Formats: sequence, C-alpha cells, structure tokens
Amino acid sequence: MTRKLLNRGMTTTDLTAKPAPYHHGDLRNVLIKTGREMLEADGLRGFSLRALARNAQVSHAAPVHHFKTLDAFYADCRTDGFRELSDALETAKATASGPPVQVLTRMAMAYLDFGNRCPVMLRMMVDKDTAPPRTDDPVSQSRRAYLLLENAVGETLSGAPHDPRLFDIRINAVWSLIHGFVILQNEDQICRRSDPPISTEDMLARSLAAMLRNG
Amino acid sequence: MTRKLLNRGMTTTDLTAKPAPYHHGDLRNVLIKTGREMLEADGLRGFSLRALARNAQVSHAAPVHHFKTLDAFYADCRTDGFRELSDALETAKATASGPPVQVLTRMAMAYLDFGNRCPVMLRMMVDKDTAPPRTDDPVSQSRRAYLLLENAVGETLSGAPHDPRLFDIRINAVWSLIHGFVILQNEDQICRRSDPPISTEDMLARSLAAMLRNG
DNA sequence: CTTATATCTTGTCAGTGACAAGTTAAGGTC
DNA sequence: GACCTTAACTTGTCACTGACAAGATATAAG
Repeated sequence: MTRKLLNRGMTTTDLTAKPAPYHHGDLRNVLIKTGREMLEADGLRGFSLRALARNAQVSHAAPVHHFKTLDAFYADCRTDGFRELSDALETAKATASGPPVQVLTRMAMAYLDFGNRCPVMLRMMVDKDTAPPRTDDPVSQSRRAYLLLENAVGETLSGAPHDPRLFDIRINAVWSLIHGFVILQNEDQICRRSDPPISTEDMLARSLAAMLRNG
Repeated sequence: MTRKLLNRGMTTTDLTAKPAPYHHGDLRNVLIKTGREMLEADGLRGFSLRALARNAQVSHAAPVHHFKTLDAFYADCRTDGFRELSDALETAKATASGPPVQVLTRMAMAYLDFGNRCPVMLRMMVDKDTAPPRTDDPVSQSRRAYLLLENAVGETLSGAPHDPRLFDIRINAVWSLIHGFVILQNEDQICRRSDPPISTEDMLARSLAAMLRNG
C-alpha cells in the first residue's frame, strides 16, 4: 500500500490508460478524501504530504500547491470533519422525537458514531497542537457543531428559569461527558465488569440521563 | 533556545568549564525531564530526538541509545506522566476528608490541576497513536491511576447493593466527565456566559456532584 | 492569437529517525 | 599494574520529510 513511487507520465505501455491529464480537475477534494482515509488507516504519526501525493498519483509538490503547509492541510481536514459531524448532529436532531433529553441522547449517539467512524479525525479536531484554530472563519463548522449541541442542551433547561451559571455548567458537563467518553472508548480505556457487558451506547445514554436529571 | 549545535568536547577555551565527562551519569533521567519541558513548551509537533539531544548538550544519537526509538521515548515519558498523576491522585485521596463524593471531587481537582500543568503530556498519555500501550507492564502506572479512581468511585456506591452494571456506568461516566472536561479546557473549548464567569473548578465540581447524585 | 493565471512539475535544501561502526569510560578479574 | 567486558556516548550515513524556488502545462479571458 505504501511506496508507490510510479510517476504518472511513465505509464506509456498501457494503451487503455487515459493520458492522465496534467490538470487533475478536482485534486484538492481528492487529496482531502484520500488524506482522511490515510489518517484513519495509519494514524497521525505516519502521515506525510509526500505519501499523500504518492497515493493520489501526483508529484510530491502538488499537495503543497493546494494547502501550502502540512498544518494548513490538517486545518482543512479538520473543517471537513466538523462539517461531517455537524451534519450528523443536525440529522439526529431533526429525526429525533420525544422530550429534549431524548433528542440530546440521539445527538450523543451521533457523536459517538462519528467518533467510532473517524477516531483519528475526532482527535485532530480537538487539538490545538495539530491544527491551530483559524480565526478568519467566524461561522466555522466547528462553531456550527457547538451551537447545535448548545441549543439541544438549552432545550433540556427550558422548564427552569434561565440561570446562566446553571447553563454554563450543564452545557460544558454534557459536552465533556460525551467527548470524554468517545475519546476514552477509542483508546480502549472503557472498562466493563458486568456480565453480559453493558453496551457502549447504553452506558453513555444512562450517564447522560443521570447528568440531566438534575444539576 | 533552539539550534545550539555546539558539541561538547570543543569547549577548550573556557578554563573554568569542567571537562564535560564522556559519561553523563544521569543522562536518561535528564532527557526525560528536558523532553517533557520541551513538549509542554512547543507541543508534540515540533519535538524531535535531535532537538532534545541539542538541548541536553549531547550527540544526536545519545537519546537513541537510551530509548531506541522515538515511540519508545514517548512511552517512557508517558509512564513518567502517569506516575506523576497517580501520585497526585493518591495525595488528594489521602488528604481529603468527608463523604466519598467529596473525596472524589478532590481527586478530580488534582486531575484538573495535572492537566493544567501538563496539557501536552495528558494528551499524550491517552493516545494510542503517540505511544502504543505496553503490555509488558501488568502493574503499570497507568493502571495505578485507574485503580485509584475506580476505588474512589466505588466508595460513592458503597451504600447501594453492588450492581456491576451501575458500577460500570458510574466509573466510566466519572472518568469521561473529568477527562473530557480537562481536555476541552486545555483546548480553550470551555465556554462561559455567566457574569461573573463561573470558575473551572466550580463547574467541574458541580457537574460531578450532579452526576453522582443519582445514576 | 496573445496574455495572464491557476495547476502541476522537477530540483534542491536543511532537518529528521534509524542504524552501523567506532571511541571512551567504568567495573571487574587476574 | 595489565586485561577484558560492557555500558555510555560518539561520528557517519541513509532514505524520507516539509518547504521553497523555478520551470512546464493547461485553462480562461481579451
């Protein structure tokens, strides 16, 4: 899978192969897609722009042209990930029925599902070190995800008189619980003693319910 | 601070300087200490074994001799971090008084404090990608930290009949909440609306209390 | 057709992890 | 003392990487 050095113009023997146009046309998106696959497959440590270029069958400097630096590439990946997460949360919220707590639980399940599908991405998304926040995007995808969650948490408090402190506590507690749970689960740190073992979903859902019952 | 290439044996002009003995004596520990400082100062991305060697005034291969690979160095750093965290949790537990919930809260504060002092380390500690778990250490420092937490959580359930499922839920919820909170705080993702803003400690303590009140 | 611009190329540079082989010190044993 | 074994540390080298410069090629606009 690695080490596929063949430079494109050299496939002269295969007559059926396309001429491999100089301008790819959609290289930027292909690079992000391929890059995300590589990241999930081999982790952050093994990733390089040059390996990405090889996988995409372009020269080693092609990714540099589109993203300038490795950090900028990570930043764009991160935006892509936040868009996907936001979409998932939005869908969960739209299709969920019942009381606010139930809606929020569905969103937590969507978050968990995203974390299971894209563990490396989720880690990257909440990591200053990997991709510093870009301040030039006031309505970022990351903000979009946060607002969706914040709104759902607000619904669970709608009955109570508006207390900013209570709101602060609850939104941060809910997000911390969900995010922490997904992270720990991805790192195989969730231990179980019960037999038969309780499912991940049940554990998170019941923890969330306990948290929201008061506070 | 970076780029201090001077090789040790060449300080012939300074008569007051020691001969800089060939054998350092305690290089391994110095490297871990220096490395941790570098990691906290510049993050994981900028770190390299060679920069570490320069900072420690030794040749570029000296760290390799002690740790073999970069991953192995990270693993040893991680053990060092878990030892520190375990010590902090142990101290918190020993010095805390009052009901189990209060003891657990004190431990959470110790966890939070460690996360504030060593954010990069904490991130590294829970990250398969950075340092894969070493299975050859059954009584590892990481296990030690977990057992301390598990024990404290168990105390909060001592009144109730032992239900493995409830125990699973609570221990994982508590750890997820604490860890998630500290991680998000380190990434500047904890938002506040209240005025005056509620302190980080209060937020975590009250979230924990809400979680433990039932579930 | 001409010109400008975006896309993609090759070439090069210092820095990096890993490894090989040599050098130096330290602790024995005689 | 001399000798030997081993650990600690060195220089040297390799392929790989990110970043940059400069050139080649396609697209679009005039």
